[in-house]
Amino acid sequence: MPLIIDSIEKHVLLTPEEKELFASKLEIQQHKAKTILLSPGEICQYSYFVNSGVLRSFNINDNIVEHVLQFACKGWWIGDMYSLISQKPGNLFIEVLEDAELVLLSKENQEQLYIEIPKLERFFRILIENSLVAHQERLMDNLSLSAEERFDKFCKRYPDLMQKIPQKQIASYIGVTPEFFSKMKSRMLKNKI
Amino acid sequence: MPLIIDSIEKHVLLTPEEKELFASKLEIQQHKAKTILLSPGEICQYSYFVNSGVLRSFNINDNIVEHVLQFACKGWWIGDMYSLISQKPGNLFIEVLEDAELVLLSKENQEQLYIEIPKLERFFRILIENSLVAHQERLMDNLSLSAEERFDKFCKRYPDLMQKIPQKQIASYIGVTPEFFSKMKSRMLKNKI
DNA sequence: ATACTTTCTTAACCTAGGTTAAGCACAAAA
DNA sequence: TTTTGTGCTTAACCTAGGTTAAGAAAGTAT
Repeated sequence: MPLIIDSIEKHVLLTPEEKELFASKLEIQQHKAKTILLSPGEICQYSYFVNSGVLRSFNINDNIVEHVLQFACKGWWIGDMYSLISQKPGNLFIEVLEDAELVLLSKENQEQLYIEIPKLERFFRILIENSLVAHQERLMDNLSLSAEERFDKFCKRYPDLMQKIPQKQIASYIGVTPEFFSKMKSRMLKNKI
Repeated sequence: MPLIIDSIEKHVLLTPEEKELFASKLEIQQHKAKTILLSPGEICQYSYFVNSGVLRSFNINDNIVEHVLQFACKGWWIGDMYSLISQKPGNLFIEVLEDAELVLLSKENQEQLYIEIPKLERFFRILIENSLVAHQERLMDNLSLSAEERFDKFCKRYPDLMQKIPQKQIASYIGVTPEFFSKMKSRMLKNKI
């Protein structure tokens, strides 16, 4: 599994033995689109690394409306962080949007690797730092930008996702209804011509 | 400085020598309310731990409106995470809201401590994990809850802050204007009587 | 005490985005 | 091939929250 190793070695270098030890703790799974890997109420046991395909995490509020927390494509990690670290029932769904090959790292193996290969604790610290910064930026964007501006940023940040996923998912990610998204999109097109 | 040590030892235990080494890397500062510790365009050099007082981080968008990213009271850390890890110019103000005593840990000292006391890298990993979870929850709340519901959650999560800071700051944190916040508050009062 | 600044409130009016509902265009089953 | 979904669009109407403006209240500095 070269992709996951490469992605780690962008931040910390591993010896061949460490790579082997690390690899021995991983599990690979193939999943079809529409598979639900995790549902609210369940305890998240794994960090999921995406070898191929696309996943999303989302929740559903009282009004039966979905809100996307995160998309994950090739090379990204996904999970229910709250449930994973607290080992309490989570609030998120994790769903496969496009047929996917995943690398699973269980909570226990991850904790053990922190001890056996401290460099991996550093790697995950850096990974989480970056994730935090991205979430902070998105939070501020939701407070201060219009739906149109958020959509523009989304297009720039995830240009490939536009093709891969239904646009109602993007609407949900930027925080508007599919109906409004459609209206907005056609308005933006008109204004650009 | 027992508070910062105690807060670390909730997650990892330090030997007396480690505590001393750690303490030797810290700097203590007193600051008056209204002091701006960091402005957009500057590179954030420190993680700030609050011994007493209250701080906030916020940005200002084109329309000259402020948005609060975070409050920090006694026992909390604050900084411009983006700028701190990238060492590029940041986007945030960090301001003292109530006279404060701060413990400063410089970026370089923090990096060095990760090497000298790996347990501290673990501590900060855990700290950042918790912060990420909190930001994820706030993001989802902003997508799915009404202003009134967000205010309720804020009151429960930060009951002490209500007394300490001007309510326009709370309005900014939950993502509404001070005028609307005032209207909403009196409406909520009426409905509860 | 007085003046000056900042915060809070209220009210009239406005708008970005939500809701409901209907029709259309696909794709997947059957 | 019909049916049954699932997603997209459009349009009429609605509402949470924003804007502008002005006065009251409460700090803060002189």
